[in-house]
Amino acid sequence: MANIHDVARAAGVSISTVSYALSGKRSIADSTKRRIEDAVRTLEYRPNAGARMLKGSRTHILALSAPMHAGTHAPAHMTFALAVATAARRFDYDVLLLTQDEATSGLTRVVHSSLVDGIVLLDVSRDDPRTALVRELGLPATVIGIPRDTAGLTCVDLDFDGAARLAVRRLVDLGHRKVGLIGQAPTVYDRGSNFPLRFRDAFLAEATQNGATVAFTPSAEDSAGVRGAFDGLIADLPSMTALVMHCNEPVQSMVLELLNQRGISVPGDLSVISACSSFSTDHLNPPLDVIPLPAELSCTRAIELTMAQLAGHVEPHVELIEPTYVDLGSTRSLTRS
Amino acid sequence: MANIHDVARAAGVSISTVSYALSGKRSIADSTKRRIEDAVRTLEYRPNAGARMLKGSRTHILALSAPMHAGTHAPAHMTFALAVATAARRFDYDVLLLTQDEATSGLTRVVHSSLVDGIVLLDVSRDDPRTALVRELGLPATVIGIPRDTAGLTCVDLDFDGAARLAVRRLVDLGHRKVGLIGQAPTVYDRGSNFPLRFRDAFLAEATQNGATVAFTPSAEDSAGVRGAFDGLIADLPSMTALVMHCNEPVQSMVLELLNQRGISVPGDLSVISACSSFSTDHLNPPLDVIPLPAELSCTRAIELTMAQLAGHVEPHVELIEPTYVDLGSTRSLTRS
DNA sequence: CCGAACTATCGAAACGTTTCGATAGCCCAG
DNA sequence: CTGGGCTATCGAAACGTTTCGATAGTTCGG
Repeated sequence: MANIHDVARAAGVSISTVSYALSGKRSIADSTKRRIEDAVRTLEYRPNAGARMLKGSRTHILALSAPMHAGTHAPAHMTFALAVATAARRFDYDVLLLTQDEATSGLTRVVHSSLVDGIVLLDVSRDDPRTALVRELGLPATVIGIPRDTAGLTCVDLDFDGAARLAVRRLVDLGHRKVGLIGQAPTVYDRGSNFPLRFRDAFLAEATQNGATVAFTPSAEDSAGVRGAFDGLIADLPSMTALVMHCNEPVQSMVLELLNQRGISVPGDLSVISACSSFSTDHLNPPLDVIPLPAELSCTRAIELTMAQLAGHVEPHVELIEPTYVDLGSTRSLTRS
Repeated sequence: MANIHDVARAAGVSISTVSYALSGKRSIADSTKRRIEDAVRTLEYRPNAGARMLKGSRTHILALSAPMHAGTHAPAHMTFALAVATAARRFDYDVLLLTQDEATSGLTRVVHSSLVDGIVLLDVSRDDPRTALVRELGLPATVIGIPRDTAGLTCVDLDFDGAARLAVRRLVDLGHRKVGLIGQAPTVYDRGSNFPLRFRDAFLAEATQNGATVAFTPSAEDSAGVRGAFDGLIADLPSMTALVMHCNEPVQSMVLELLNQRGISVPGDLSVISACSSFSTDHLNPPLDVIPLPAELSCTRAIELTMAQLAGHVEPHVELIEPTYVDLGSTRSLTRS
């Protein structure tokens, strides 16, 4: 493997000239620069990562802390991890994967050994021990999700409160006053995972404020659980005319299957909205109106914010991504038929 | 952050002594070693990763090449990535995540910049461009999956052929002669993904050899696709008494749901086996006999093999993991009632 | 009781960068 | 024609390890 000396020799210059030509930190004559670039290409030179880490104070690696809990939805998780890695590459950064217990303890390790320049936290719960750790470590870091105490943290997430309000308002505007809400698995709420709670609470508040009645139920991810959840809603709110689903894909398709079996037509008998879904709803039957969970956007922004922290000084703050409503025809108006 | 000089000063020894005490490469007096270990603990010393990479020829990082194709099942993929990361940690290795296009091009990049000591390839297809790359790069590498040409490669995977034979023999032993096989999504076979093809072909061959008739169908991952697939099997083989599913979890639960709807009891009317499934089948209704896809085992072994390559010299070879049969009561004998 | 063999430790070189300070050559104002 | 201020380049130090070779000190067989 060629090193900077080889390049310097090939181009007939000193190594510092090569370094400056490549980094652009000092002006180098065009002709010289060209010769150097040629040599780099011919020799397939790549700066040695270790040396770069050691001398420059940048490692060009970010830690991605991605624990998996019981309720973690693997596809969504995967989507986020992928989006983070892709976004990081746009800034010439690689991603070190820290999972399970390493998601917490590994952070200290990689930071103390100066292996990473920054941290991205995935799937934070309300009181996540990693937030304290991140504050303590003092490295550029961005949290995807909103923990209870955001002091000193930079956080990005979809505005789940806004998404909940958007869903409620849409339905209220269409004349619905009895609305069901199917949420995540019960364990998810118990664990204090933050976004399901944020969504649910904002949903209930907004509904109350708009004179709508809501029946809420979590739902396990099997057909019995789904049936139970749905029956529960019907029992609570027999005159329900609209349903919002803030849950994983399997549950949503099982619910649609159930509706189909029972001859409940969408949106004829029931208006349905898929809220904060990380998957595309247009292959569902029927396709559902959706307020998408923009994984790419969140992750891209998270990386941008981490880079900004690395570069200048960005004060810690919370950034909420504005929710959007995609109408695919699964809701209908009750006022004018 | 404390460095080795600080530790040396605190312990009253030279830095080389510290280094030897920690690496164990030369004998150090017990009393000295203790003092050094104390200093390490007090100062929270961690060797600087960059320096270690630069001087030692080990980076303690592995590249995990994990592309996502259209047909990739995210939960399974996640399980493997996780298992790799966990296994790597047991050898004091971290994992650099290379996804999408970077899964290929990133390999060259990280190897040329000496950022990684070895490579693990996930989800290789029959003619995966990454295999050529790995051969060319000449770094320790392990492939999870079996490409068409394994020359010069170290590969690990479940013995899918053996798994197929195991499933067939189990059913044949129980007296079944008409067997349905539901496979992955059609696109998976078109792409040349290796294990679905291996399983299917071995299954058909073994059945023929045992005088059993097989109807095979791929299946898309939605309820219409599942229904269509199942109806296709019935049409091909009306007297089918057993069904093997080599497909993802959602399809398997949809099939069970369908059987339930149609009043087909398991195993009363139909014996069912879940083949090479990365998930637990005991929460399915009913729980299914399964030949598990041992993600942890494969990944652990892959890491062991990579480490072996790093250490001494392991000749490239293919290692197949023996399949096991877990009986959860979803098959029954036709011969003695 | 001499030196061989071993043990515990140290000093210094090397790994491949980045970056600071120096300098050689040039242009142009005074 | 002197020298101040550029531009383009170079040399050398520094980053924090690992590891080779050297050296005191100790043990022990003959």
